[in-house]
Amino acid sequence: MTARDDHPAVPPAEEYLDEVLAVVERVPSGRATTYGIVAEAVAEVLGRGGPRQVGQVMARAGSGVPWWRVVNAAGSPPARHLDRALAELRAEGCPLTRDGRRVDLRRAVWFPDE
DNA sequence: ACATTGACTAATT
DNA sequence: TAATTAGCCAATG
Repeated sequence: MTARDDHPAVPPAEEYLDEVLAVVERVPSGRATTYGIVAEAVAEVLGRGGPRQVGQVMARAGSGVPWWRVVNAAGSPPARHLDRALAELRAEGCPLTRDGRRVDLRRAVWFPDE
C-alpha cells in the first residue's frame, strides 16, 4: 500500500449505497418498510444519511434488490413504478389498503431489528 | 461557493 | 383523505 492508505478503498457514497442495499435485501417477502426506517438503520452504522439519501440510492441502484418493499411513510410505492410495485406486492401477499393502492403499514411494516 | 434536484417526512389546511 | 408547505441531506452542475 501507499504511505498514506487512509483514503477509503470504497468512496463514502459507495459505502453508503452498499449499506442501504444490505438493509433492503433483508426485508421479508410479504412485508414492507419505509425510506425513513431504512435511513435510521443505516445511520446507526454510518452516522449519516436521511430518507432522501435512501431514495437517491434506490433510484440509482435499486434494481437487484426487492425495491418494491420500500415505500414512503404513507405506504405508497415510488410513483414512477407504481403499477409494477403493486403487482409484486399483491403477488407476494403483502397487506394493502382497501383501495389496493398503498401498503397497509399498520400490518405490513418491517423493522431491520427483526 | 451557490443553486437545483430528488423513489422523503411531518405538520398544516 | 388529499393537497400544500417547510424542513431535510447529500449528490450534481
